[in-house]
Amino acid sequence: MAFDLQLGSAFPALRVREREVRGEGRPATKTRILIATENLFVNLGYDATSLRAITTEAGVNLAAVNYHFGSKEELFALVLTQRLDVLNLERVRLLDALESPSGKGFDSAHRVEQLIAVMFLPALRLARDSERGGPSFLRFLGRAYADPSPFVRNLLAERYAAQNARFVQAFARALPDLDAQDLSMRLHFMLDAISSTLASEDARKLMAALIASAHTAKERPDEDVAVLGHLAPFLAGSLRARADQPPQLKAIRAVVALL
Amino acid sequence: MAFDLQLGSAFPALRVREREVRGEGRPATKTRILIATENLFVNLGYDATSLRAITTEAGVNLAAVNYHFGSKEELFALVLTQRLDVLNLERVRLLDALESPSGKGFDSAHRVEQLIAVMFLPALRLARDSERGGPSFLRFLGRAYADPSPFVRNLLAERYAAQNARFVQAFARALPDLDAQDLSMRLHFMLDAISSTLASEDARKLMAALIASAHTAKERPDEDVAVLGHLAPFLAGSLRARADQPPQLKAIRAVVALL
DNA sequence: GCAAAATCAGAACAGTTGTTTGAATCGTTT
DNA sequence: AAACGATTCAAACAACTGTTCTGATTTTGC
Repeated sequence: MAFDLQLGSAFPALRVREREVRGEGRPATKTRILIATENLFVNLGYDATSLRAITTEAGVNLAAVNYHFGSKEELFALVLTQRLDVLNLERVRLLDALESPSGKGFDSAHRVEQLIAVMFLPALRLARDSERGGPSFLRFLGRAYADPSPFVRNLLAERYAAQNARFVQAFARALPDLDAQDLSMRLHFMLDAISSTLASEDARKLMAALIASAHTAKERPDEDVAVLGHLAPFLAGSLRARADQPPQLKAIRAVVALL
Repeated sequence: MAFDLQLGSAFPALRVREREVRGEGRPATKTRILIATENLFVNLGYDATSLRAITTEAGVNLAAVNYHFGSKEELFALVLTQRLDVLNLERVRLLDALESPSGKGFDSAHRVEQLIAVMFLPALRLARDSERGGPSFLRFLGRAYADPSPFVRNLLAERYAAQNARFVQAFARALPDLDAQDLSMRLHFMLDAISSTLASEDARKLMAALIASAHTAKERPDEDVAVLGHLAPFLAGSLRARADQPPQLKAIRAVVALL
């Protein structure tokens, strides 16, 4: 698999091994390192994934990482953007389609659910596309957005700032009654929750169980619709909830009085 | 400040320095280490907080941690349980009060909001109690529950398993229509979201801004009620949302069709 | 004030991390 | 077949981690 390079390039430095192009022998070290890095990152995160663990898993020499990628940070930057660029591309493409003037599929009453679907449908699709994502793609996604390392956080924040802003704007239009601060906090909540849930093993098992129960209830429904049918109302409910409603405030004051 | 020990204990090994008890001189090394550990943990988490950083910040010798606490893990176990034990004690006490047969403050229509208030009111109170918590208590809480280190995760999971189970049961009674799996997932969501939000600096600024705006809107309201008035409906909305509603499914299918 | 216990301090330990070196090897081209 | 650049390899590097060992110092109880 060629990554940042085209085959037969005129630049010697960017040429892949002929043997690998012809599909002979084992994959070149560069590829094996990238695969090993992704596998280990999914389970351990950035900090806890050492170069020695990577090179051992890949069956290559320790110095290979620095030789091929320059540094640990450059290696991870490639692995992360590799995956997340295609995800974000799909996301904005789908958002464009939803916002297109042709108005196909527009549903103003459930706009929030649709925006949530736009955010997560591409990820669900990639998880079943073994070429561009694969079964562990959702865990990868969760790890990436939940990783505590400043390097990973800065990379994601800077590289995808524009796309994130577009979604914040879209949600703001769909929820005109919510002031900007409150919306920002709730979206923050939502993304944090999704990320750590995707990253955690037992939470994903729960989601899988939910999908399975949806399958038995209806006859062969679309799997993505089943997942989003659970996820979207849940998240939309939190985004749409009205704050400072008198009866709720009264119930809360009753608890405060207990203390 | 005496931690795991009473003054004048009969056990020589558990005796604090007389000078500190009389308030003379600077705090004993043990105390300074505990304070430094808490400060650094709040900003960096368990893994990234080295013993050298702790002892430098505390102005004590490197070997002091192992001498006084045995190991890094034992030190952090003390720091964590120190704070979280009192929090969880307050929590179950408040839950007992809400569930008491006397029925004071009972509100079946807003039971979910009340349970959320029970979960977070003690934390808000401790954040304003400089003795047992302090201004950075919420950040501490967020860090603790969001920390990726297996040591911290296991410690919290094992030590507070019983209390957590009680809250899950209480939520299950308040939401009888939600099956156990779905409830478990949603609570997982909720806690993950709260934790990472409390831990993140900018998200807490948002919350502070919300409190401030609530102050201007009403006349000197109780600060805790203001926070919970925003938080509880938001979280309750996500817990109560109904999945698989036909009109929402239709809106989602429209998005799937766009792809 | 004395002896014993508790505390502190410096240095070093064994382990890990990411990175670099220089020589050996491989693959391709001429 | 020879030459050349690209790649692999073992080894070592410097910086860091938690921990432990010495001896000196201070504090405490009698």
